[in-house]
Amino acid sequence: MRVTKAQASANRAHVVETASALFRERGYDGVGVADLMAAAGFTHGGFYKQFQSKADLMAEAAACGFEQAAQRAAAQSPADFIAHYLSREHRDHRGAGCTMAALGADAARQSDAVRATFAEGIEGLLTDLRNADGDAASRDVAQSSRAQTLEMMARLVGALVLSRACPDDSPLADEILDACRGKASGTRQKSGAKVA
Amino acid sequence: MRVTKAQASANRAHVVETASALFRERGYDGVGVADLMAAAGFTHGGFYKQFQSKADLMAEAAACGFEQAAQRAAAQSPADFIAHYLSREHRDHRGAGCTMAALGADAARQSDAVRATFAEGIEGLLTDLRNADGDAASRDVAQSSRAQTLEMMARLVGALVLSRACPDDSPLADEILDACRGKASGTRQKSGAKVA
DNA sequence: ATTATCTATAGATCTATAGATAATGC
DNA sequence: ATTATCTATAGATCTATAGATAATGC
Repeated sequence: MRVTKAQASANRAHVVETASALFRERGYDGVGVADLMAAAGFTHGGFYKQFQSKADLMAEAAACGFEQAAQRAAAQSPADFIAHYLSREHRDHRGAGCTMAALGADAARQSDAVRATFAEGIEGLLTDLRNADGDAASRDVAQSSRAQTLEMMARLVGALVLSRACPDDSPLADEILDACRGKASGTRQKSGAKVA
Repeated sequence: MRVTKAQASANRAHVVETASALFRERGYDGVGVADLMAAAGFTHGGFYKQFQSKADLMAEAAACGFEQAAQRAAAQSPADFIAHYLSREHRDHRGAGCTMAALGADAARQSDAVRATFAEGIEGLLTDLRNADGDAASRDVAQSSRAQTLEMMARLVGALVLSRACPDDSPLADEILDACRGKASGTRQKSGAKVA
């Protein structure tokens, strides 16, 4: 059942993307190699011709998640990015959402290779958020200092982690998102701000 | 090898405390029942006479972690609480540290029972942080609105999650803590503030 | 001939249970 | 007699590997 080099490389990328989503959804330990390969449409034995180990894949899956986030951050105004970040939609769809909030705690327990990927990803997002074109509504963020942007990122990540840790119907879960949308820290929220 | 009722109950509490620390350190899936019981000084078979399941224990372990945090929050000024929270000492000792930052993402993937414990714990901490005696240095926090305190909690939790996700020697890891110590959101940082 | 993928399995580990043991507490 | 703890194990699952298969690419 051999396949062209190009196809094999596309298959590999597909496994990484699938892993990125599944890890975010269920956690690193919540996804077995067999599960993952089946979800990607392969049998699990093939995994080890593409990756050295599951731990190795984690670094690639995290990088993949950060890339997705960077693309979104670059394509949106910071205000829209924030509005989506703190939306119920984002909170309730971990697999498609922020890698930092979903996998940060898992990463903390893993190798330096994985953590280095995280540090690069955070650094990249930081740059994108500060470089964003910045329409009038988001000028505050675009012009913030590096420290202020880091603080904002921490606030967003913490809000998502805390909101997700509450029961589905908990009023507190929504309250946390709302509280962190407030203007107290460098972001002016003009309107409802469209979600993207 | 039977033991008095009082001793059995103390043993049970000891297992919960051990689990609370180990889960924070290695994650829920990173600790086996046998590991845990051995760390607490028992054999693993005894576990199931004390707890219905490992998942059940998780809720108790989380409650135990929140209790410890609430005690600290009530005993310190908010400024001291924050200073310790964002210290390298706290970042580098997950087992003794914040349950929200260490287990929030794990909790998000677990039962409503676990998440209800988290919601109660967050609510309790929120109250303690707002009720704190509040010396001059911390008056800002003590007098903040509920939303402002929630925002501060999110910022702290996010800072710890992000800082821990970076490599050990990463300058970014320290920078994140420093950035979130800044005064931008309701907290005035007068001095270095003692760690407690 | 090479190699991407598949089948099958080894070896380890994990949750949970069953039954034995021995000290409490009536 | 009850019960907290222990020993032993069942049954499931998980990572990783070995060897077979079949299509690519020389």
